[in-house]
Amino acid sequence: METQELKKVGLKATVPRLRILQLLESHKQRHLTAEEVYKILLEVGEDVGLATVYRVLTQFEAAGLVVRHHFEGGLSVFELNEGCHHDHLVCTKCGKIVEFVDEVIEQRQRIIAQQKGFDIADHCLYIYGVCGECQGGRGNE
Amino acid sequence: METQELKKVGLKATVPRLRILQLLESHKQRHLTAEEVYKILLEVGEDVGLATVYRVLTQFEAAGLVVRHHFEGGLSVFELNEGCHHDHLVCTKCGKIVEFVDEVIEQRQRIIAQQKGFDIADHCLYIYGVCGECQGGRGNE
DNA sequence: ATGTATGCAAAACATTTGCACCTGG
DNA sequence: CCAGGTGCAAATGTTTTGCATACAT
Repeated sequence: METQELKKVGLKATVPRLRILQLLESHKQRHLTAEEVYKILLEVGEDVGLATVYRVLTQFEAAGLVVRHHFEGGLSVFELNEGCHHDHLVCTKCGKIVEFVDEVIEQRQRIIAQQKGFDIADHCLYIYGVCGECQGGRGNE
Repeated sequence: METQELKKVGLKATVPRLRILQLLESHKQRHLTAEEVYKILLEVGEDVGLATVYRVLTQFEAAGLVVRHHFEGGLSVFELNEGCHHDHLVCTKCGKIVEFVDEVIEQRQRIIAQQKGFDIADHCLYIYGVCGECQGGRGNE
């Protein structure tokens, strides 16, 4: 039950919070903008405000339930935090996002941060390019 | 002469463009927001509009003279493109930015993209943390 | 001269906030 | 019941655009 997940992080289990959490857990597209979350909820007949979507997503981020990414172009998307860190490949043609983890890169980052005297809090790696499907065919043009 | 650099990329050598290019080339802080560029130019007595700063920086980016980064928090900064790619360590306390290049990471990225069938266009790696100075002392709090 | 670039003000977005009303525990 | 949460509308901050004027070639 999502109610428990919310209480666990100290948030009241209100309707908007439950709906947003459920949406993030079930939607096939893992990366959504606040606007998308809002529209999807409206389509499903939920009476929610855009301001609430932002408030809730921000609270979820603070609570660690969700991770926010600022992709190129200034677009920010939210993604459920499943606990395991990963980086992203973003297709600049069709918008597809592929996740990956590479232990070699992770380790190199730790070494570099140490060399530079930094105490790593977080990091993100975005690789932008054209995915296989878009190379062969026409893409989304 | 910066005039040549501009013409080389197909841009007329106008006063605002020259001033902005010169500023990016000479300012000690390599990463600047549009707002910062604007304010610095005003302080130096240049009569420039914020809209022009945005227009020029966007043109520079399209021309490859400049690289734009979208840091966490939605902040975007511009940096002169010196031709050599590099990644960034960002201190979350004092805002200091340290550049680095790691050939191992670069190579792993190429391998991963290939495995996933992507044709890399670009990539960026941001490591957020606390720099040495901020760990010892108090930082900017 | 003449097409482009500029400055200004207004518009367009994305996100946040104030406030009166509603709701979960 | 009542602190906290919500919807709405208005405020904010950033980036873009329309337009008459100014400039580079």
